[in-house]
Amino acid sequence: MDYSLILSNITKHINLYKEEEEYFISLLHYKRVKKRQYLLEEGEVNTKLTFVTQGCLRSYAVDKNGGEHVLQFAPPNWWIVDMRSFIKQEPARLNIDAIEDSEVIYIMKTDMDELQIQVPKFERFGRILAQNAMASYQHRQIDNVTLSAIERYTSFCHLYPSLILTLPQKQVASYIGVTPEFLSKMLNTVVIK
Amino acid sequence: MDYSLILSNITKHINLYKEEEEYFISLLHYKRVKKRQYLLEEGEVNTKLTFVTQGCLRSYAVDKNGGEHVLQFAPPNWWIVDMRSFIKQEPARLNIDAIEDSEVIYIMKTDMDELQIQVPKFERFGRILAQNAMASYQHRQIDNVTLSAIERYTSFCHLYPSLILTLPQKQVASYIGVTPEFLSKMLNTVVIK
DNA sequence: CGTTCGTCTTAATCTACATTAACTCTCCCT
DNA sequence: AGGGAGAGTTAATGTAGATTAAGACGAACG
Repeated sequence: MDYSLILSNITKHINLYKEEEEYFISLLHYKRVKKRQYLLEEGEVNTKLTFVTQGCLRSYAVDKNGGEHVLQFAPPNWWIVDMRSFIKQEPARLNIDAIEDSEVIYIMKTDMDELQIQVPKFERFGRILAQNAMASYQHRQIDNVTLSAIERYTSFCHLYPSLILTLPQKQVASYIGVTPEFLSKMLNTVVIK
Repeated sequence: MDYSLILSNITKHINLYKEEEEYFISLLHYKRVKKRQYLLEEGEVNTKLTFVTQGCLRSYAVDKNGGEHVLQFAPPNWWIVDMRSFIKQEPARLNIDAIEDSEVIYIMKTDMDELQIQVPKFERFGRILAQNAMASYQHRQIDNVTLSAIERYTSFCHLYPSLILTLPQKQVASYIGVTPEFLSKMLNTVVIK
């Protein structure tokens, strides 16, 4: 199993001694996820903090008409979680599944709690991770309320420059908050052909 | 100066020794803020993490037509910050001002950084604070994409039950993402008079 | 290797909410 | 006390984006 990606993700923020690193690795689980396979379904409790090493996951919410609304994409080196469900251990409102065949590493909440007690540096890591996530959501919210649909599209292109090439257009539409039909129309009328 | 509110906010999550508490208090600043007075303006760097003890603050973004969009209200016992600006020390996209005459306690980022090094328990506190904030933004986002305007209004009433009584309706409208005119219409047609 | 399923497109129609404008009311400010 | 600004209301008209429907294309699968 290759843990280099997750270790570099963490050691960008904190330095670990060899034994701390080994202890951390002993808590990790590795999993292959097929396209469309769920890692979390609405109503379940989100017990795992998940890190993507291959492929791409997404989290999304479903409205009462069954429409799906993507909150986040997670390409390699990104974390994904329904945070309220994770910290309060209550039913999730989000679904998490794989957009393509993927590989993830996850750690159980109970192990994470223990890890943070045993190795307080992981408190710092968790803080930085959560602060970055909060900053992202704050700015996403700003984009959503201040930008038009086409501006949100270009903002998306800057945020996920690699994904825009590989992601089905309907997933992008779902993220920026329009129908696939409308995104198609925008892209084919705004751009000079 | 009365630090009991901020101390109880913190000791709900971590326990402090007397000297740690004193060190923490030595880093705090107290400030009265008049209605409409800014604590942060777009383009400035957000150097302060602010805690409200009296009154009510709000953070909001401005669109290119000058429209204001409220991201968060902060009644007593709430924290408020432009997180990206705070952690990266880059220009803020948010404005923070007082909706009514208020009193706040704030701590400088540089002091917070030092505090977290000197007293690692504050890493834990910061983590919990950021995780809760992230969870709130995630759920706000879910509400925004899955609920209609009137449903967002009732969701707001549950989130800020005390504020709904004191806040000008136009501030509520700005938070839920509709014009004051439309909120007025909704409230006077949906409810049986 | 044909068929079925998912993706993308185009176009007509529809709707939730915005915009504009005008009027009222209250509550400060001097 | 008078007047001006901000808050709320009502109603006409406007529009960004949804919905519905239909066809074209590619790729996955038996």
